[in-house]
Amino acid sequence: MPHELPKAYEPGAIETRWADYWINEKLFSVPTPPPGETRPVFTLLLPPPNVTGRLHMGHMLNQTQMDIIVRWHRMRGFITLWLPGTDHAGIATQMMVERQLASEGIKRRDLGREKFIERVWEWKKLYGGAILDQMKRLGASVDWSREYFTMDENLSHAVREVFVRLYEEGLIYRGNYIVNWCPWHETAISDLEVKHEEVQGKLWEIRYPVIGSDEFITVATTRPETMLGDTAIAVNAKDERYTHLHGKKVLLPLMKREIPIITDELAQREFGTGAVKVTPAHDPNDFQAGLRHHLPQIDVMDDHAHMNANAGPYAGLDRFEARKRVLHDLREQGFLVGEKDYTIALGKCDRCGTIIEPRLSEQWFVKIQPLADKAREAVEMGEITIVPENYRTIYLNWMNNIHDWCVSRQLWWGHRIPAWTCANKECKEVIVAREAPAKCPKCGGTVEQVPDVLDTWFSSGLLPFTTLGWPEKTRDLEVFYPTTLLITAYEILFFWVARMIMFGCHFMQGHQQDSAIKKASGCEDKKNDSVPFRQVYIHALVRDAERQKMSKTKGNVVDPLDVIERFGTDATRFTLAAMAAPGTDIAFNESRTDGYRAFANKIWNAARFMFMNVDRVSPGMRPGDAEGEYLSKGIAGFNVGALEDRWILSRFNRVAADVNDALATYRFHEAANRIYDFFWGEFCDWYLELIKPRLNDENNRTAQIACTNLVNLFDAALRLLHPVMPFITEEIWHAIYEGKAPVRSIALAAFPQADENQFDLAAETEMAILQDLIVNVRNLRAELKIEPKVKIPIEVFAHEPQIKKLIQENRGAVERLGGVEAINFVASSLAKLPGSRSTSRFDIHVIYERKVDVAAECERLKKELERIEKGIDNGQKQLGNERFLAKAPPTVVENLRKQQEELSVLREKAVSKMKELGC
RNA sequence: GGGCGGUUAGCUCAGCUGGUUAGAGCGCCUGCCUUACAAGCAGGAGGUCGCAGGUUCGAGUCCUGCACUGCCCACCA
Repeated sequence: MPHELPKAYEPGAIETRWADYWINEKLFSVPTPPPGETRPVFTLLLPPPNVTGRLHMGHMLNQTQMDIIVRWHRMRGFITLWLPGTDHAGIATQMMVERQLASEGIKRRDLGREKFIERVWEWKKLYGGAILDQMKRLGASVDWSREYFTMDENLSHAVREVFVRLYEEGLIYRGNYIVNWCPWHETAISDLEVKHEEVQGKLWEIRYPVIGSDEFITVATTRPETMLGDTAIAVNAKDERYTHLHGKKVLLPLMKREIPIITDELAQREFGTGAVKVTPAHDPNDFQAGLRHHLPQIDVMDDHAHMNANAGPYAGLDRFEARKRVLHDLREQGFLVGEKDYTIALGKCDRCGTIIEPRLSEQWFVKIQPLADKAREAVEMGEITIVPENYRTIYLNWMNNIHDWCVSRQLWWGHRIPAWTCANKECKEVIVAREAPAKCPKCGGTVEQVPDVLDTWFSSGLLPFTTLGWPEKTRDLEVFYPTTLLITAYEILFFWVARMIMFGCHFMQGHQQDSAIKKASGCEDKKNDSVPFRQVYIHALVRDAERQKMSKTKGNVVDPLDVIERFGTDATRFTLAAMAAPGTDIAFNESRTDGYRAFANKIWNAARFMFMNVDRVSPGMRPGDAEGEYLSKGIAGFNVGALEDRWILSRFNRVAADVNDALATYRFHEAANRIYDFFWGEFCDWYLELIKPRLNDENNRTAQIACTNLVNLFDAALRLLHPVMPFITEEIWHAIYEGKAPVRSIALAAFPQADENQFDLAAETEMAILQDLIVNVRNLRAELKIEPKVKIPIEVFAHEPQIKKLIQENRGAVERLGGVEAINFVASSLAKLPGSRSTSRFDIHVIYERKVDVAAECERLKKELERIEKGIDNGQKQLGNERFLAKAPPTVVENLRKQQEELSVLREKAVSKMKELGC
């Protein structure tokens, strides 16, 4: 059947067809390998997107990189498991559904908790799959049969198990502490969810009258409304300015409450007046001081950060309104004595931007130090490597300065904390258990479950083992844990990566991976199998073309699906790969994608060219060697004869080596560029052009051999390209095999490996000379404005007999690619002649009646001479330097000598020609 | 307050462990519809690698300082 392909590549239909095919064929589903398995294993967990999410460029970059690495491993024979799933995303999802309800005029609290959660599940059922559907368009080769959701029953069960175990080990505690409170979300959030922003604020100075004296003590504050909850004034014990006031009391203005003056290191004499107001319920430092001095804790706000009854006359006011009133009243009553501009780091809620209120609240915390110690050690000992390496330091610093983690959230959607309290007010027993207790074990009273849910990151931090069946001791865990790699954005290094490491090292302690698999996978040297992954690759952020962070509010979000629509998935993937140099953010630029769309088209047309020839010369031909060996790791069935064959084979092996090498170290851009340059610049520009005469040779045998080479080389090139451009390669690959492919997909074919025996330096050198010759001829033609159709005779002076031989043997190529009709070899230099060019190996002269533009030629020669002389000067200087000769590696010296010889030949020729032309 | 990154062609970016004349895409200029590809082909112009020192036989690459710029972390009033 003849191959008929449209003239231009249309990615749309082709890409969706193969994306569906891969899913329907369950091509990437991985059954659990039974004991005795000896193949290497590669496991990767997809960072679960939020169920509420829409695919953005960050996802696409992340997934492109993962897919490249995954496909590469699969093609190299690894049992390759890529686990997909979504995150229930507590706050985001709850808000989404609340907004939906609001449009119906319903409030969450009116509905009640149970009904509300039902609504969320309904929502999830309807819309929760959207992001995964979008993922399918990217071609992500995940195992859909293992898809998870963080609120699946088995995962929820594991979450409860983890919570209870941590509680039993004393690593979870409940207590009243200062937490970051978001008044908009009405929940506590963790330190990480608070973004600090420097803003110009004020520092107000307030004086408090000392009781039994006419003195005042002045304190400074940035949040004057919190004074309503002051329960002390602190001064430093060493501060002699206040010694006489130790033990006295002040009258809290506005509230008319007597509060003590205490001595505490909280107050530093250098800052401000050296005296500080103490508000234990609204400031973490004050809270600690309050504990030290057994001060009352007076919370003056409610969940919305409105002032509560404790704020006396200010009750009911919003906190900022209260601030105004408090200031006004203080001023009026003569207590406000100063107001200065002051830069403050204002904490805002990461999600809604509301100013965080540090607030006393009863919450659940994870005692983090014991977990952090193991997590730090795993990285320090190299059991987990982090790439790029600078993130290692960042990670370690964070681990070393970590605080306990507030894990409770006052939300409805999420994993409910498995804790119950006794309703009996006398008892109030707290029970943490795997299953709901029937009654209070202490007093027999009824119990009710704690309303809070867990921080979403609590459950996602467990995924590396819970998705593999933990807490059961499963075969999956034995095989796939530790996972091999994690690829993620630096934004969630602490949120997620760090927590997975902490949980993994803790709960998987003592775990051992199947030793045969571990060995086969090259992890023998690793001692610690409790880690969630052996390596972390942190990738950059995708920004817009102006380097701005993409955000909905700025309206500069580039929708990947839109880009895909216009340029194709392959081109978009290629763009992201080609721009993803480790460590730097990507400024996404459509013009690049447009360029790579052209590349896809180039591949397409090269394929059309191949098929045209196959159909004509050797219908039905497929890749493979004489023995019918199809899935070679290199190129099968390649007949090495002509120079171009030796050359392309050598080049191909070098590309294969470089690409494998680049992928092994996550240098995606290098891999992508290397393939691009090879395919376009060498394979298409030169090889295809060079073999055209052979393909058209009247001797059918000659044509067949050329065709065989072409098909086999193309097949190998497609395999090399496949991880980056899965769709177009799949399409062409199947077309090559015409329904008789040895495996169901190119994704299951072998990735090309370099064979060093096929490196052919001689062929590369010879080819370079020929290319040089042809380019010089073209160059002269362009300068002499010779019409492209006109064939011209040239004269060649080869400096050495073997150069002459090389050119003679390949004269056909020179004639065709240079538009030459005859080559005359002469025995002496042609350098002086107008219309000539010289290199260190040959002179060429174009025979054409048209006059050379002498002025332009002189200009060109002048520039060339300058360059040559600069090179000679530099070289002389170095070669004249004994220390260079002594210290530089011999090859460097040798190369320099050779170069100097060539340069002096070139100089001589340039000079003589300039003289001749009268420059 | 601490830490990290960036500064290379008009634009967007490569340049890994220091070693010939610093590369690519887009844009620009010239000429071509040469039956795989005009989303193409051939040729070309364009850079004192942010600034100043230093190390070295040799620096875009390593070190120091400075300038500009971006980011992360941080419970001090």
